[in-house]
Order: sequence, then C-alpha cells, then structure tokens
Amino acid sequence: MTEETKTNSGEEKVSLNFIHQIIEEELSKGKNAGRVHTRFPPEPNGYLHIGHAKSICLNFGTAAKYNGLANLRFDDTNPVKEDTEYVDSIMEDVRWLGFDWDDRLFYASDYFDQLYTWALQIIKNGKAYVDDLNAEQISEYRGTVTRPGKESPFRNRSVEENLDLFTRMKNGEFEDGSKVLRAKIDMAHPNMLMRDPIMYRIIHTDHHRTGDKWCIYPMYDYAHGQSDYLEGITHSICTLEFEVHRPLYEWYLNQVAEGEYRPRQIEFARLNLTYTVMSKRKLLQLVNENYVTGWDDPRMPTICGLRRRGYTPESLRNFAETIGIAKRDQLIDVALLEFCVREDLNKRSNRVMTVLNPVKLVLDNYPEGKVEELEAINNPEDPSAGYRKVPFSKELYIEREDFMENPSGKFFRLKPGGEVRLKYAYIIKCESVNKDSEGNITEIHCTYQEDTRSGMPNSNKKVKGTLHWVSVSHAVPVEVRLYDRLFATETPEDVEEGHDFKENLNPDSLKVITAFAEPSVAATKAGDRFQFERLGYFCTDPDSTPGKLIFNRTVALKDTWSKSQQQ
RNA sequence: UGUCUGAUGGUGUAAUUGGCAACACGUCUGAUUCUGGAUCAGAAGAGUCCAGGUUCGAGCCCUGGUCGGACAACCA
Repeated sequence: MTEETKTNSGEEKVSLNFIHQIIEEELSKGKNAGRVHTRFPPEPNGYLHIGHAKSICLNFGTAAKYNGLANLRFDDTNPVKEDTEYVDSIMEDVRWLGFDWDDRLFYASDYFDQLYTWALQIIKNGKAYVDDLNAEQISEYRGTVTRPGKESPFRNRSVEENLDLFTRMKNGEFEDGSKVLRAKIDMAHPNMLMRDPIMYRIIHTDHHRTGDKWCIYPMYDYAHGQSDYLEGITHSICTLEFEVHRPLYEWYLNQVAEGEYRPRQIEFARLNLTYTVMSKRKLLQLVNENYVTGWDDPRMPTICGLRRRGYTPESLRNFAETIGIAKRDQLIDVALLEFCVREDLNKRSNRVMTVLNPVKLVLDNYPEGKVEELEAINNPEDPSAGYRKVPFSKELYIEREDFMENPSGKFFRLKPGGEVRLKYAYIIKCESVNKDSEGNITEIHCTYQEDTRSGMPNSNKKVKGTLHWVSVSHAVPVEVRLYDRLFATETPEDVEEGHDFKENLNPDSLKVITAFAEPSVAATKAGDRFQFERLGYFCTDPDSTPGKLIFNRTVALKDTWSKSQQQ
C-alpha cells in the first residue's frame, strides 16, 4: 500500500507516489489553475496487457484523485501497423477495467490538419526542412552515440523550396521513402534524438480512419506533445524509455505553443512480471506460432487473456495500486498478482464441489437408492449468497489425492481405519480398498455414522480432515482446463546467445481433464466464477455450452500442504 | 566510450523542513475453522550500493566511485 497508510489514531497518513507529489506541489503553486488532465495513449496495433493496465490505472486514477479528467487517445500515426480491430479491443478492455473517458475519445489522426499547419509554420520559421537523403543515408549521417552526426546536403534549402517540396509531399508527388521532413535542431547534439529528427514521412497506405486523405504521416515525437497540447493535457505520463525523448517533446511544443501552458511529460517504470513476457513482439510470436490459442488465451498477460482466465477488474486495479509507481525498474513476482485475485475471488465467488481426479468411494452401510439433499453454504465469506442443495448417495467420488494407503503422520485426509468428514455430510471411516490387477485403487469402502451429519447432535465430533465429494449418479462431467504459468523460468526473456525465449515455455501450462461437478453448476454461463471447494478458483469459459460445460482454472488455492510435501 | 536515469529486507513500495527505517506480499510460529482456504495473534528478516565529507544527528545534503536500466527505426 503506497497511497494510504492508517496511523494509530485512525487518521490517514498520506504517502504519495512521486508523480502525485509533483502534482500536489504544482497544485499548491496554482499551476494550470489547479487543473489535472491526463491521457492514456495506446497505439492501436495490438492488444493491451497488464503493463498497460498499470498505466491505465495510473492515468485514470490520477485524474480521479485530483478531480481531473482523463482522455483515451489512440496514437494512430502509422497506418501500416494499425487497425480498427485493435481500437475496439482497447476500448473494451479499458471499460472492463472500470474506467470511463466519457466523451473524451480522441485520435492523433484527428489532429492531422492542425499538425500539418504547424509543420508549415515551423518550416517558415526556418526550423524544418525537406531532406532527400534515403533512410540508410540518414542513419549514416546521424552519427553514433560517441561520434557527432553531419549535416545533410539538403539541410539549408530555402524556406520557399521547403514549403514547395513539403506541399508536394503532401499532394502525393513523391514515392515512399524518397523525402522526409526533418526538424532542424543540431546534428552534433549529444542526444541522438535531437539530431534533426524526422517529423513526417511519406506512406502511401490507407489509414484506418482518414482513408487515403493523407500520404504523409507525422512521427510519434512530433504528434504526441502537440496532441497533448491540443487536448489540454497537464501531465503526460509515459514509461521510462521515453525519458530521452523529453527534450524533443519540449522542443516541438516550444515551436508551436503560445502562452504559459505546456503539458509536462513524466516517466515511470514499466511493469515486468516473473514467469511472463510482456513485449508486444514476443506475445505476437506466441500467437502467430500457435504456442497459445490467441490473444485471449488464458495464459496470456493480455487484459483479454486475464479476463478469460477469470481475473476480476477489481483484482487488477488492486494489483496496480499495490505495486506502486516509481522510477526504478521493477520485476514483480507473479505470486503477488495471484494473491490479488485470490483475495478478491475469496470474497465474491460461490463455492461448489467438483472432483478433478476421481476415485470411487462406497458407503457400505448407507441404504441403496437413498438420496439426501444436503444444505450447502454458497459462500462462507458472504452470508447473503445463501444456500443450495447438494445430492448425497451411497456412491461418491472423492479426489484420489485425498486418500493414502500408507501416509506419513502429517496426512490428515482419508487413510485405512481413519475418519474424515465429508463436507456438509457425514463423518466416515475407511474400512477397506479394492484394487485392480496392477495394484491401483479402484474403490474405497467406508462406513458412515448417521448422527454425525452436519447440524445433527453428534456433528461436533472432531476429525482432522474434511473432504469435498460429489455423488456418482448425480455428477455432471465437465471439461476443466488447468492453466499454469506459461513459462517455466522466472525471467523467460533472459536467454543466452543463440537461444530463444520460447525454450523457456512451461510444457505443462495447460492440462485439459474431465472432472465431475455437483449438479448445481449445470446452469452456468460464460464468465461465471466459482471456487471449487479446496481446489481453486475457476470460471466458465466462453467455449462452454449447456451440453458441454467448460471451466478454466484462474488460480489454485493457497496450498501449504502440497508445498510442504514438495520439500 | 556519449546523454538520460536509477540503487532501501526475498519481492514491491514508503519514510513530510535531516530526528527510533515503515507498509504489503512472501516466509515461520501459535489460535481458530466442516475448505491444509479464509480469519486472528505473533516472529524472523534491511541498517538503506561503496568510500569519504558536512552535522549533535544522514536513507535524505555534498564529493568521488561501483553496479543496473533506457536511447543510435522514415515504430510507438
């Protein structure tokens, strides 16, 4: 918890992240007339992931905290990479996370006319020129980090010639790559980005919004700050890799902005998670090469993947709040994310009994054909969730792992001669087991004590273990997709020369099994969330149909028993 | 090598004009429990990258190092 820490007196001691400290300092000086306005500016060229969620929470959260506004703006300045498919998914994801931009939906492409006009003005001021050098030459002329660049032979064209050439670029007279508009700054600048950066390039490609109206498109650096300026953004929050861009951001602004007001760029550290990759390029590779089923594969760190996995928006927002905002590189243990979902799901999801790896258990002294409808609590954390009935009969399934023939002392589930409680039902005692020719247990035979049923006089009797179960004749076979971490190593992107991050994929990241669920799940619809008692949190997959129910494991329950067994 | 930037328990984030290094996760005890979950109580774990300096007092200020990250696309 970073933003609020309770003191003993119960008052809130406020501890601000560095961005909020900056804002409060500015506010106290009356900067921007107390206005706080942020924006989330994705390029619509891919799906949003949990790193974006951090940024969304920061931008929208900051605006909300200071009674300000947050815009959604698509940074769509490169038509060859962008598509409306992504625009739609991004809007869906931001909304799903619980944020709203009201009527403040913008596109950098909304500003193409204004940007063009400003470019003309910058040319007139002698601060930009049309360069005929090709890409290779430009890169050559730019020099290196240790060696200054040299000026292009076209750098000193007259304003008139530049104006003429730029207009003709816009009119489509030149081919892609034949000319660019560059800012005239300093070819020897220690910051490479300031060595006459490109403002416009020629791309004869239809834009997903402006169609064929333009064949010249502004570069990120030229478009971004001006877009911020046009929208009245006060704090332009971005990730650390843009730190080097800040002088350029400010340079462009100073070419066109009037008056006092300037948006301010502030950078924070992007999110890295253990056992996952976050780079768009690598995620795309996983999709294209079919290592996952798509962008919304429940193992993906994308927002749509996490949604399908069963994560809640609340858990993601809480996660973002918990990890905080700072400038040092962060590698967050994915276990913290898992903690955040469990914490949320524990409070909100109804319990249900499902047996994943069944073994048959027969109650020898229970009447043949008898069925009892036992009352089960839907959610012990939420009394208002009520009760349901679960059928109980002579033949049941329990988890194979819940029985051991020769257990160690610490095992307090079912063992020969031992007693356990069947949840909501009776205390039973193991009498014998049947095995097949290979020695595998096929049936466990038990006796039950009638007066130990939940709620009955002798039900207080103490036993160490309580098992979940499902009645064989009432069980609903369901498909369960057991998801685990996609990668087997903590930092899958760290690979030695000649190796590929995909070698670090976890071969067991998905196991599909058929399980037996209690009949109450029959009415489930996609997106429903459950706790399968003693196993974990699961949600109904969109592939699920009434005839074939499919559940995804969101995350297993915290399991100190199996952890202690592994050691 | 240039510029920018950062360094606080295992992880992440705090520490207000310099004043007992705190919170969460994780770990370990114990209590409780019809989920080996949850809940409750408690404990261990850093002396703040290093070396100097200023000061009654430095995580914070100063000087010099060390180590990490970002940047050399007509991507964003």
